[in-house]
Amino acid sequence: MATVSNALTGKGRVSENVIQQVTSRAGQLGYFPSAAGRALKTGRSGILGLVMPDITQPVFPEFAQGVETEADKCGFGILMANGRGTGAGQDAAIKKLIQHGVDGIIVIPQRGTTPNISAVPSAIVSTPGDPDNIVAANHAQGGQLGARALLALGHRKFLLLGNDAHSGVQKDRIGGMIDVLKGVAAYEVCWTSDGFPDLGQKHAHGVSAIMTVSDLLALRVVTEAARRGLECPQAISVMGFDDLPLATAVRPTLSTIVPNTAELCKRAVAYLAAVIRGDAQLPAPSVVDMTIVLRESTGPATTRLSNSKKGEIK
Amino acid sequence: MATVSNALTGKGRVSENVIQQVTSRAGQLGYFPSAAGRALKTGRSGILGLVMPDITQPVFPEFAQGVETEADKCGFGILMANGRGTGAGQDAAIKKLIQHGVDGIIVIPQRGTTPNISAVPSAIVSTPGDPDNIVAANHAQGGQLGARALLALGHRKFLLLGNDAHSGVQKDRIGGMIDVLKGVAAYEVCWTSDGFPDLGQKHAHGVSAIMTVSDLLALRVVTEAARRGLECPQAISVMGFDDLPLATAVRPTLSTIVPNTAELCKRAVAYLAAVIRGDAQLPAPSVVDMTIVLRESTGPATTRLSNSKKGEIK
DNA sequence: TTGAAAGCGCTACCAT
DNA sequence: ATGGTAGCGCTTTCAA
Repeated sequence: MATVSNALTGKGRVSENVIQQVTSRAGQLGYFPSAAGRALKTGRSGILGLVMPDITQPVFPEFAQGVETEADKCGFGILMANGRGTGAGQDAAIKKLIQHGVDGIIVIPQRGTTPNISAVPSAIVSTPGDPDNIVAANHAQGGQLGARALLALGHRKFLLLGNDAHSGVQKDRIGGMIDVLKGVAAYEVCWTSDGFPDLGQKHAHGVSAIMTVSDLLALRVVTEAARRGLECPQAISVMGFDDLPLATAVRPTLSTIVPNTAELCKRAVAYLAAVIRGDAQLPAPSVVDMTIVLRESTGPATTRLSNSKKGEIK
Repeated sequence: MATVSNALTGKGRVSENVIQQVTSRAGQLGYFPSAAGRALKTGRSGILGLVMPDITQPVFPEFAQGVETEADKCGFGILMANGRGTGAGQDAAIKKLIQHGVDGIIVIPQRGTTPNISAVPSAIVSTPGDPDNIVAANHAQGGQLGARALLALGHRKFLLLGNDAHSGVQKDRIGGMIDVLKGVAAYEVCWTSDGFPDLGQKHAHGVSAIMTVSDLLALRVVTEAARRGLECPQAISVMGFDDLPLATAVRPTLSTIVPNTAELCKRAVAYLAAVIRGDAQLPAPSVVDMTIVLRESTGPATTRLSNSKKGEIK
């Protein structure tokens, strides 16, 4: 009984010979240790909880996938819970996970909330500014990257477009763009919550590059622009964010700033695993840089001059 | 000890009075029953496994969300596993879930595979044609719905556009379209795996409506058309499939055929719960009908005549 | 190197 | 209506 346990887990002091016998016989019998029995004895379930506001929204599926992959490497399973886009839903999800017996929880917090998890180890994946943050994507650096690329293409008048001025992520991204642009190019910040900007007019005023906070928004810009006769990238360059699957599914394909989701997931899981193991030395909170991919939606600023169609000038 | 258990689970014969006392004291103490202990004793973990080919692909996130919501209503948690787009990965995922002690598994099988799960109850969410299928979306009926709507708008020449002629889902969808169109309108089927069709040419040949097998593809059509000066829906009507979040994020917003994912999930979970409970009478395999939503990407066929811009006629 | 036994927290049976 | 007790399958300590 005990010997079988030792042989199968590899923990104990068992002869190579016995290990062979046990493993092969277990294979024949289709035996594997009961998760419940083991969990009861060890006090660990081998399951991690994952709480996200809404897996239906872009970026979250990639994250879920990445976390699952990383967790699997460490022998953990992932129990999903839906924060339902509210602080209360998030708390309920966390509670549910704990009652299901998870060993730890990874949370991407609902905007503006600070999940308080004490019953179980946790890793918060938030923004660099969040004091609870364990790993975050470097949104500001991503914004900088995009601005520099467009600058290099010769653009000097920018429209920076967000959806919601209250989103920390969006503020960070646009903040990064501004860091680079300030003093070296003209820029204007717009939020679609205040209405979608008049692209024809902006273009007439000399805007040649539009940077957005998401691929979805970039796509919206490209299609709205097309309706007004502004070809992309000839008349106007458009930059997305996140590198969603749709970025390559549309024409023009979207230039975009891509977060290193895999690395983010790896660090979150590694941290949590360390806490669960009881490591004395835990990984320090960190930030993961982004990269950029230039596709068809951006081009040199000069091309614009050769474009005959113009937005109507007021 | 036993009384507390009975009071908390509501199973046993305990006085209302004691239930009150126990619950309130449990609340003060922050006590809740250990999942591991319960699982060991009852032989049930209260966890369902979910295997999908790739949560990163459209539709799967909605499905995951729906399954999680339904499972939660029945007190089940959802353990995710990634089939990695291959039959082998799928088998590995299933095995992993079983070893984690799940009570049952929901599988959306990788195309062309038939997962064989014997150790644990399972619900296969596939296509109506699959003999193992428990619940499926009615892709053919969805295709019919779309074709009828476009017919009603006066369209008489169709392009039916798929990505991959080997996909059962795509064949079903296009098959449904053809059911309706056959004999009453002209149509042509194209697959992007053979190259993307020349939209200008198709339009010049009189095609006024393009039906696709996915919103992503519809979006591609809309943007490609725009580049060739074909306004949507004035010059050409485009129909999507699946009602992804992006369908309303772009201009024109996409008319699309929407699967009733919530109902699909509900039935899958209900079936699995019934098997686990050991119900004598199990729900019969069934098929869930789709609905349609007409937005900006489709319009009356006649409008096309008033459009001055034309694709170049060969 | 191997094996016997205790006990993790719960529920279900049975006695009170 | 309440509570004592056995035992779910495992790991771990201790003895052989």
